[in-house]
Amino acid sequence: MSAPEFFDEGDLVGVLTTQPLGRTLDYKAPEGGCHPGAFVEVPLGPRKVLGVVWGPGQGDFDYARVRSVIRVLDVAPMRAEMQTFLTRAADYTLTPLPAMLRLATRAPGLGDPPSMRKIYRRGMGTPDRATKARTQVLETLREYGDLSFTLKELAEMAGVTSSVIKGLVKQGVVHEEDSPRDLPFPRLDPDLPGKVLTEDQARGAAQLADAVRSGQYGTTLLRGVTGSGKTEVYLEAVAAALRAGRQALVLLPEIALTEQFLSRVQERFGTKPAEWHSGATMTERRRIWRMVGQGQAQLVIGARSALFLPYQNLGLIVVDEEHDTSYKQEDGVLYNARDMAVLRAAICDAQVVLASATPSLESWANAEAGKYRKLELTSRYGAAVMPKMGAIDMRAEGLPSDRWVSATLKKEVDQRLAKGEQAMLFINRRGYAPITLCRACGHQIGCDDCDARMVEHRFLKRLVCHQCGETKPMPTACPACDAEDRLAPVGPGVERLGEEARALWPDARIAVLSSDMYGSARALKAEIAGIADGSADIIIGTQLVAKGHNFPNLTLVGVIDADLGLMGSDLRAAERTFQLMRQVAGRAGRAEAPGAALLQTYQPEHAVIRAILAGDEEAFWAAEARERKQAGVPPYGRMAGIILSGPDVAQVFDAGNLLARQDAPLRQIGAQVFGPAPAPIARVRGRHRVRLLVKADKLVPLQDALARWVAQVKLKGELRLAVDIDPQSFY
DNA sequence: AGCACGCCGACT
DNA sequence: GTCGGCGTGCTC
Repeated sequence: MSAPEFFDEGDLVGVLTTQPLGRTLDYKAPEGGCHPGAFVEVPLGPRKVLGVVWGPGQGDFDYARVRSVIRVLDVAPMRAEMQTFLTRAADYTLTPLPAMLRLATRAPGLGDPPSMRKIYRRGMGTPDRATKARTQVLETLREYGDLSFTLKELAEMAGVTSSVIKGLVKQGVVHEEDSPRDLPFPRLDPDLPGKVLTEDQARGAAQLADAVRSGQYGTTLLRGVTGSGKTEVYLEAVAAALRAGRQALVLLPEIALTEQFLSRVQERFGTKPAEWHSGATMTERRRIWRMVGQGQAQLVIGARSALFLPYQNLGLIVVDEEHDTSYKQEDGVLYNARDMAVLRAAICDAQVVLASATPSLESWANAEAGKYRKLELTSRYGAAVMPKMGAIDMRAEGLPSDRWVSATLKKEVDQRLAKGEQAMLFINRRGYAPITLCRACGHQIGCDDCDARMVEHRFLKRLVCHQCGETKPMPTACPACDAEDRLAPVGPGVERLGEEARALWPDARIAVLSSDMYGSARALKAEIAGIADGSADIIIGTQLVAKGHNFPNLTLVGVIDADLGLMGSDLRAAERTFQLMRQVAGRAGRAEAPGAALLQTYQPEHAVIRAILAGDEEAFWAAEARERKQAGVPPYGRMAGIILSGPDVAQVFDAGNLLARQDAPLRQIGAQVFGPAPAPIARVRGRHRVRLLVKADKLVPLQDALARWVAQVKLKGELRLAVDIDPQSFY
């Protein structure tokens, strides 16, 4: 039985709202009828809520009590493929469908009529008196041909007041008309001459373009070291999608910091794409949502939630830096944007490009298994090559405990400074010092609401909890023993490293880059651009600097603590350290000057450190893969995390234990439960958290079993349960 | 999610 | 007696 094409007035329709109801509710189609997928406003109790006509009504509700859809909103109906996507994504992540729908309707003013504004263009005839001001207005209009302006724009450009224009309007010489405020995005031109590609890049670009032209689903893992031209290559896939009349989406992990990226797009296609990110204004969001839905935005560059925009004809999704952990985060819904991109593409016959210098083990394994096509870029631009890698054995350096730059590293930096080149010191820790210790009683200052230490930020003159963001002023006395002036910073942070650097190189210009030190993304962007232009000699940065910024004059990267992250029992720690180190090292020597990367380490013989130094990625991945296979964990087995949280520890643990005991649904599929154990951060914002881990074979119906399993317990009061499919960290 | 209904503790 | 705590249930 196929779905009807149209519902006439009075027909029963099933409407899915964004309210957490767990099912659709029946309504009568409104006057004039509606299409399936229509965005509608429906009455729900005393309120009016947003919903989508999901299908025919179920007819199991007293017909006399069925209410009518209030109105159909003036936006394109949701396509069947979007409904399928949301349904399958909900099933996969075990998220209620209404929460999924909320992700897809995150635009303001969906219910508003398209808002209008007055625009001005050249009308007929000439003015009765050609004053200087009037001539300037007409001159401006002639200069820009058939472009139109708002009143303010035109007045400004002509250098006259708005009353001059009003006067011309009265005479019909300037034409005033209403135009929708949400304008289509300018057309992108895929046929502009792009950058000249190397042979290697051209071959990759052609392969991706072929795949896009096939009009079928497929995923390609595009591997290439920093500077190998990944972006140029996948922009050719974007061009192919545009030529085929389809839309394209490029997902980036740090959308706020992509001025460089946007200008590359502009260079290639002549104009900027739609930019979807958390910092976008309400007006921008509304425009993008509507224009994407009308097919009037051909290319969207966005953060992960851009996956849920209402594309009409999506032909390509690029996931840049696909290994980046920020693709998997709580966003109301726990989902991994990389996996959802593949799901969405499979439903709408689009191509996926997963781009990375250091792919996730999952993607690497999928490529090895033949599920993804593999595409490798090897050569770097021009004379630049991968940096020379070396380790500094910190056991031999004999550094005092409050200093972090070894003599060996200092000498190397000195050499770069002497040559007028830039050096970078990388440390993956924000703030001044990670620990504040009382020398009198040994107390470490922690967060009141979380089981986490508070980190001193001298820049902010406060202690900050990196878990919940809570801050408090730096105390002078120990909160535990009241001893005055005995609190001491322990360990390095990026700010403290900056202090050490200023002492070591008093004459150098030093820039400290950490996300919390700039008021806005714009200020940070400006600083990064300035540094690229040579406004600093030494760059000191956190993770932030590893993400795709190009510093052409940078020839040395010193990693202060390469061991950080190797410790702990997190299976992915090795993978993440490997990726981060490779990426940071990739910063060095992108232009003509050859680069070097030096890793300060206390365990130079560690397998991960050795793999990084040898640049032997295949060996690293193969070794990691072997270990994971042995342990039966992702990507060779499946895992899920269950996080229970609540204000009362005992209650949370009781619920966890109860759940662990009632594991029959899991045993049926041969899955095991571990825990409950305190979650990686046992307390966040005053809520205690307990985690259970479920491990299963790759091919079992895990979601179905999990759903039946957690449905067994009813959660009392403040208790909450969240399911995390494919958790990022597990042990 | 909201909002109403409903059933037990400290106040006029 | 009754004001109000928030547990439970409903919304087409």
